[in-house]
Amino acid sequence: MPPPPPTARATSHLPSLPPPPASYNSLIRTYARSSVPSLKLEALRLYHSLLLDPSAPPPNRYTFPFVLKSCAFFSFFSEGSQLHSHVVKFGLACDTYVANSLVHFYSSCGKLACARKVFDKISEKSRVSWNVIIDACVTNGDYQEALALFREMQVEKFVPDIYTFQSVIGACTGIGSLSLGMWAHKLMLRSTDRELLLSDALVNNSLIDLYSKCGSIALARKVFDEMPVRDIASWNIMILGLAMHGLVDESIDYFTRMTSIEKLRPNAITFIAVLSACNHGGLVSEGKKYFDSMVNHYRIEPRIEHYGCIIDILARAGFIEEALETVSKMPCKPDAVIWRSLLDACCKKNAGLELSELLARQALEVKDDATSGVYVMLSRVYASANRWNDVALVRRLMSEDGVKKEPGFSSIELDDGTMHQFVAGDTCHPRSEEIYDNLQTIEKRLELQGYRPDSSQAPMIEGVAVVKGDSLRLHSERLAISFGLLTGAGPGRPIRILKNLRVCKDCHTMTKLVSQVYQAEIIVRDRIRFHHFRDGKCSCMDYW
DNA sequence: AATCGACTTG
Repeated sequence: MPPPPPTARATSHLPSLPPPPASYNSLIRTYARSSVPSLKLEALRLYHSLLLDPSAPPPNRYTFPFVLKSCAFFSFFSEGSQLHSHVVKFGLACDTYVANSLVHFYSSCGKLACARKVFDKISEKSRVSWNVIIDACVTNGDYQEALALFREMQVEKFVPDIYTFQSVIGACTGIGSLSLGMWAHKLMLRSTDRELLLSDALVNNSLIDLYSKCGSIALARKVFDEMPVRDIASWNIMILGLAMHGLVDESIDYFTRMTSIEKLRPNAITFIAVLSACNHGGLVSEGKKYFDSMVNHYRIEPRIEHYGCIIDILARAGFIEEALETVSKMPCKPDAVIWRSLLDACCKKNAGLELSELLARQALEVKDDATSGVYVMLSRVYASANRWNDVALVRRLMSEDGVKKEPGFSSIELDDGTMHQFVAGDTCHPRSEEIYDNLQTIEKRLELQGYRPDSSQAPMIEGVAVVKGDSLRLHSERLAISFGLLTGAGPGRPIRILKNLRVCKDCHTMTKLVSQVYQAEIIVRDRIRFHHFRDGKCSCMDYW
């Protein structure tokens, strides 16, 4: 008879046979370090048996880091908070290792404020203490704070290591600032640990991600070409980056190079990257081909994300029927993302009120944090059907349901490295008056070229409802473009704009014209991809 | 005796 698998053995005999008192810690450590989730869970069970076992020694400073690691992995907030009180009860709150673990635990649970509170109380901070709090800020989206803490860390004379730089680069990526990212890169080049830092795959991977997300795919490529050792993630990030920039053929070339020449085995993420390339390029049959090869050739079980990709490819290309068929055939329950992408496609295709309403209802049933997008899309459906009463109704529903509107913003980075952020209808900028005057001039010049604003696609501006007939000149990226032109953009000096939402159809048309009339290169990063505007054309080929 | 790890579709 074959021996039982290790997991089964571990769970079946452990509760009945308590370990010898002295080996609790080392067992907990082994389980917590394992990559197998069920064993990580076992670490927590063992901790409980330790508490109940009268012959066992009380938990000490070697116990908590590992139990907390398990809690962090599962984001078990209440269990971990209980552990925190045990830490205090056993008098270990001052231990740096234990405190660092608590900071990391709170950050994995999304409790940045708790993490910060613990961090601030650490009397003997170590490099790891700084690393975990900086990472906590980055994973929770507080990029500016991460950089502020990094500066403090340097003032305190701690030497940054690969973890520090990985987080710092991640913060620059989140802000979307190319010049900040280059500053971080330069810091590494000047560091005494230069060789060590620049040979690390993790650091290089975060640099590739940084450069491709900050608009410089050329620099991303350079890092990729020069790094000594590439792992699958390096390829994945590169494939995604190229796809995001609309360099679809090259993106697929990298996949081919990775699998055929380097003989690397693609993983589930690689296929998300390749499918995303197909999606940006509108390559429907290729997308199906890769999905099929993933399942049948590589034997990778498709996850809901993969279904999401293929459904989006189909729907965006106008094959809404086939997309719906895929939804009905997939083995897992569709999530809000899938319903939203179908609804989005219906909006663009004017696929009919009934279907759109049905999809919106489905999308709203699955609660997640992006419901405001559904309301915005639904109001667009009603607007294009000229059902303005229903547009108003949606707006009322939104406020009644207390839906948090995601405020749209556009930020622009100037050559001097300063970032200027605008929201719709913003008048806060010191040069606001000039910006609005210039915008009027721009619109007049464009109208001479035959441009007519088209508000049909946007009954709401970046989460704010507008009255029909209102000018769309308030869209935040228009303010950014106007400001960019004022600061002397021109040939060789592109305007770099970052948006948190997607570009609307009318703004897209307008930006193309601006790039032609003003001979300006405009690079816009929206929620999911880059648009490079030049000579009246966009790199997305109007497919986005 | 130890604490920090990522690339994801819309």
